Amino acid sequence: MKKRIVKKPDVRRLEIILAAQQLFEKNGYTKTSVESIIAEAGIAKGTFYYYFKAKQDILRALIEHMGSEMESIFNGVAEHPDLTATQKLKKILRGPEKSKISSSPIMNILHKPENRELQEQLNIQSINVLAPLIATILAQGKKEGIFTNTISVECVQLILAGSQFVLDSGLFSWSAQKRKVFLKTMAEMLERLGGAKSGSLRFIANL
Amino acid sequence: MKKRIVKKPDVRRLEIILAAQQLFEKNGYTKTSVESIIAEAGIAKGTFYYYFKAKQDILRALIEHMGSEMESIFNGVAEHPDLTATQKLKKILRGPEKSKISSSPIMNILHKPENRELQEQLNIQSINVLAPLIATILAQGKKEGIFTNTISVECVQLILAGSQFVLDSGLFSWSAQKRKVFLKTMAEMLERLGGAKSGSLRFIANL
Amino acid sequence: MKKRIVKKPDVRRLEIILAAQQLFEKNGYTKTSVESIIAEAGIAKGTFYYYFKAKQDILRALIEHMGSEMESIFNGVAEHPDLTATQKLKKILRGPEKSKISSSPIMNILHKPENRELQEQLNIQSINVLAPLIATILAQGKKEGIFTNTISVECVQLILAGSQFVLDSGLFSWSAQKRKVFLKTMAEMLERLGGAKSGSLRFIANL
Amino acid sequence: MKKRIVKKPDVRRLEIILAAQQLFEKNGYTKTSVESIIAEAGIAKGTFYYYFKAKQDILRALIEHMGSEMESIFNGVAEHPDLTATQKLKKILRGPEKSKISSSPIMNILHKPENRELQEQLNIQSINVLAPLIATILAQGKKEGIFTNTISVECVQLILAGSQFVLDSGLFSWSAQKRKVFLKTMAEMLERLGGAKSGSLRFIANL
DNA sequence: GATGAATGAGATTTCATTCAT
DNA sequence: TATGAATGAAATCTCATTCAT
Repeated sequence: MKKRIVKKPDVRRLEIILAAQQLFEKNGYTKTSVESIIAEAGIAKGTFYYYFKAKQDILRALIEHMGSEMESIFNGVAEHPDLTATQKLKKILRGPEKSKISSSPIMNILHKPENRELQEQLNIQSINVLAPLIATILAQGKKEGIFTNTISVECVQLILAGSQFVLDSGLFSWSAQKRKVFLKTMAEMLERLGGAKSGSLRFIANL
Repeated sequence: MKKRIVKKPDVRRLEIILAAQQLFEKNGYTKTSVESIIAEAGIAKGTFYYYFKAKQDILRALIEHMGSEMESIFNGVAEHPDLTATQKLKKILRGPEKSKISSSPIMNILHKPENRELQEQLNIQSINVLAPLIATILAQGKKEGIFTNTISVECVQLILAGSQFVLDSGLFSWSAQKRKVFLKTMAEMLERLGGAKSGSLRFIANL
Repeated sequence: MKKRIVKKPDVRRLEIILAAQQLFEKNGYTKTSVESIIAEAGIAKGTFYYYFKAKQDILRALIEHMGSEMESIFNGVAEHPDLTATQKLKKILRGPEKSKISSSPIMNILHKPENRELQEQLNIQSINVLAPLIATILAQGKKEGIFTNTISVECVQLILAGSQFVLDSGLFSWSAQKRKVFLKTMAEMLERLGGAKSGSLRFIANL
Repeated sequence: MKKRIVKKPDVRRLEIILAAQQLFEKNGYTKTSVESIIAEAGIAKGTFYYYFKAKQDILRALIEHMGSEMESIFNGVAEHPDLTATQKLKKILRGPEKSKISSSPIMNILHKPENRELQEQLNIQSINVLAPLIATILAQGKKEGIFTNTISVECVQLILAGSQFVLDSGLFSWSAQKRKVFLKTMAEMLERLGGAKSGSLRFIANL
């Protein structure tokens, strides 16, 4: 019999979540078995079900975990008092440098095609978190004279959703080039919609 | 023992595909068992695997089938010589009245959350089919004086993708109201981007 | 729902192996379904696959099990300090009286033609185990003055292999008579090769 | 529909058998599907079952076919009036130069481990065919003064069986060296049993 | 003689979940 | 809290064989 290792519930729970995250990112939710999660986490099966009622539960937990991480990180940027709207946009769209979220640009979180389940949920989360923030930043930009029009939250949501679908799905098989074209298109849309000077958002294409 | 019913391969094949379509739409791909497909199609298990090498195969076949149907229907509309751009847009966005594609509005094909596999593939197909068509129609609209700007295919793709993600996923739980707000937003975006008169595309919100 | 009976892994594992052995001996490996094994063992399907990764696995396990049993039994005989070479030969060729290996004469283990998979593996095992032992015993026999020549291990292997093929395969359909003729032939071969007195090994034919 | 190609029954039958032979030799009987046989033979499924009642049937037919080929070839050698016993032995054990039986030495026919079904049957056939022939040749050898003792058919069978098991099974994983040791052992056995001069049959080891 | 669509009994395997310890 | 043996429903797939044409 294996040694029985007792840990504080919160610690253990998080360990399991993190183990699951790794596997989900690598193989996708469906293709990750509870078996492999417990192996990765170094626990017994019963322990898994002691912490999570069902496999789905850990997906939800993971998403919540990632979501709240994202939120706190992005909030930090959006509410920063010294940054201009453009700077904030850059930071947010590029992805925070030292994010624990795989430290990868926001645009690139979880592109794996086998990850639809997790991905979609996260996309939704991120859209829900980001859209209002970005809308606020755009409003700040209007104050700063970059934009002349207000861009609604819905509009931002739609654009974020579109770009995520387009870029994430991995189902269109984009070349790096095509990808850049898309980002440029997105930038131009924002310029036109916001009434900004042409080219003022071009930096987006280079993220 | 069951009686042996021999049919022409094409007929049988389509029958099976159609049976699968029904079940996929009702329960989703994953939750539809081969067992249930053969029951619905009234064939033996072996027959299924005589026509399709694996379960995945029928998904691919179905998608191709739907894709080519979509294409022919939409092409018919887009190339119609007597319709104005606005009329064409209405027709296409509303979904063709008697489409065999479940005769449901294009916006509403397969909203079930359990249908991700099929849905996403179809979304991609439809975006790939629709975006160029719509771009062409918008160009026609420019000639007709409705728009002053050209809207690129990429831009259309992005908007379609966005709206599909937002509307389809069923993961945002939209109220009918929220939905309308979104469609209105989308219409306004197109107006602004295309340089159309405000309100000229409002009909989109009423589809 | 069945009651859950928990046992020590070793016990359970052996139970399953033994159940499989019975069925393999009765119907052959190929014709024995996992279904029937679990029925015989009184376990759930999942339990089988908890212990054995695949059906093949249990064959391997069974062969190993039988092999090591054979080995320990034969070793006991061959190393016995008080027995003459002839006595040892008798014991080994007759098969140990109370062997757990189906308590059947070594020559007769698994003659079923449908058992080729298991049989061949076992034949190989038994040849590899027996040949050196027998060669040693024959050497002892030489010391005891029964033989004048040394008989090499390879030679023993060849004779064992031949007799097993001839007797086991069940593919020659031997009468009991023919069988005896063969055993006598084998005895004579050993006598001549070992330079023993004619008739000194005749007992082999009566096993 | 495919063109309907009509052939003389015997021709067609043989074609199918030959197609099967190829596949059996490559993949073994069990792993060869009727499907693949008809593909190889270029016929329809019905046609197969028109000629052979069941899959087993074609195995039997193939074995008979090969058996009778073997027989006629070996008979030709054994009954040759001008050859000495030694020459005949060489020829037979080496395998006939241009045999259609894969033109391979008799010792090497069908060593594939996946071929047990076919192999064993053929081994039996070949033993049954060869043993009497070889016994006759050995008797001729006695007349020619090479041997002083008679070697019985059973004895030859046993040795053939042993060497086939040992060499064929491929389950002992023999090095070329080990193999030669075995052939040498076999030669020595024959010498001793037949009372021949030591070394007179050494050529066997070099086949 | 020949075709190939159709059959269906079985076989193996997976894995989320439970529960006695 | 923790363990891991046990469960069993469900799923996919194979393939020898049949039979209407």
